[in-house]
Amino acid sequence: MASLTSLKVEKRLLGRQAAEAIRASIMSGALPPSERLLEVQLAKQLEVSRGTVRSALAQLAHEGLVRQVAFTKWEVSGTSVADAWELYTLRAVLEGFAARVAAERGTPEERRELEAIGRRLVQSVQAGHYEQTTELDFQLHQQIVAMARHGRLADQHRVILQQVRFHMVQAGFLPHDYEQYVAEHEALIKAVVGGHAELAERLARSHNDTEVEVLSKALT
Amino acid sequence: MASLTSLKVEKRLLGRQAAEAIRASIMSGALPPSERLLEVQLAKQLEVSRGTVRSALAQLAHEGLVRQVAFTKWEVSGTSVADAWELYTLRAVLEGFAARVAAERGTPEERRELEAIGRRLVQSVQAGHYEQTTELDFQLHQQIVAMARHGRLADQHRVILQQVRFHMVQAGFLPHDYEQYVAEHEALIKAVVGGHAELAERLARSHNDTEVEVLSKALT
DNA sequence: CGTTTGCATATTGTCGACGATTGATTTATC
DNA sequence: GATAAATCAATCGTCGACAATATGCAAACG
Repeated sequence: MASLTSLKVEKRLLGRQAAEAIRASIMSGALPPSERLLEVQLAKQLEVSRGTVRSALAQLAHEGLVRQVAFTKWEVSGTSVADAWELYTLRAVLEGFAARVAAERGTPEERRELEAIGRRLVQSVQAGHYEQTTELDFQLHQQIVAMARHGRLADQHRVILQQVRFHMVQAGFLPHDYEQYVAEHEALIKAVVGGHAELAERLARSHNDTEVEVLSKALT
Repeated sequence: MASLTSLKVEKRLLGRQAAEAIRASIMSGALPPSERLLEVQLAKQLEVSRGTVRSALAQLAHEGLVRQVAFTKWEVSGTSVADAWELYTLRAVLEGFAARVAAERGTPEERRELEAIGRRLVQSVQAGHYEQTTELDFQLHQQIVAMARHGRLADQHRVILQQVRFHMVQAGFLPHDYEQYVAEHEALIKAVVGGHAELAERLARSHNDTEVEVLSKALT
């Protein structure tokens, strides 16, 4: 009975559940950017009170998925080119630092798990499962962040990563050059597992930098 | 009638005002860590409704100044040694990146303003005005972040910096070796103003690293 | 015709009271 | 004395109402 107390505290808070529901709709693309969100309407649909909806919307605003115009409206956020630059540069910095600390502090188990994810990623690419590949890519980077055991870093990274996914949905994510992609990942994993902190940071940053180039080209 | 539209939208939202009031009490040390915060009591003191207090507390929880124990209580956050490590390492990373981008993108005016703050800082140190020196130090780093013109970076940095200040209040900030301090600042300013991006990042990071060493020693 | 003023309306902001839920404390029972 | 049940205080969530505000439209005015 060591590690099974987690789903209680969070699940019964209606505000969080409401936020999850709305977040899912936004991330799936069902609610497009600039879509207006009415408190009363959401309250009816979710069968909760307006106050609960407001707390949910406040959370989503903090996550950057929703924008509040005071006394006027709530709406789904859009992502401009400048936003994309912010997201990918900041992601690069955070993941670079995470890779450095992970290389320094990661446990043997965590390193093995990282390698396992890497192998699954390679298999997924070879099998041509693009959707699963994207998922494994995120999982890989999250594993590196988790290895750093840095709560605040993890929090900030989670928010940024969610916005990256949101942006991908909007922009219509295009799977691109997977060969270089996999090669970069493997080098990064090797550096983290091998405990080469500086190298790991450099690789993680440049890895993301190549992505930002691809995306800024795709958006101009 | 050009520039007088600013004080409207934010200031009159009671939730924000309430958050400001509570935040000020916490940052001043009037509300010490682990101090319990009762919704009804705060509502009476601030003369607002409980709902408004809750939105204020939720905001402060996002900022890390307050902890929510679901269905049980709100309390002022404490700062452990591990927290201090997180704060200072993350601050180093964010300000390092900010210094890099500031060196690349800062306008001439912004560079002059940065130098001006640097001069004021030196004067303040020489005059022995420790409190003012601390203030100018924060101002200097915020100017560098502002020069990066990176909204998300600025947001995250603001939160971290506030927690750093909070931690300083708790730990009883001790002004230490100011000579090396000033020398580091001057080198950093020079690098940013001179547009030496890589150097600026390195200096900003190592600058914070020396601080984390001092503080981790002071706390053990 | 263009501009300004005022009004109608929709939406968010705030309030206060109420019951439900939860965690901690105290009491009762064995 | 240990365990179970009752009690209590605080938060969580709901509801209904009203106030504050922004926006669009229409009337008044030049």
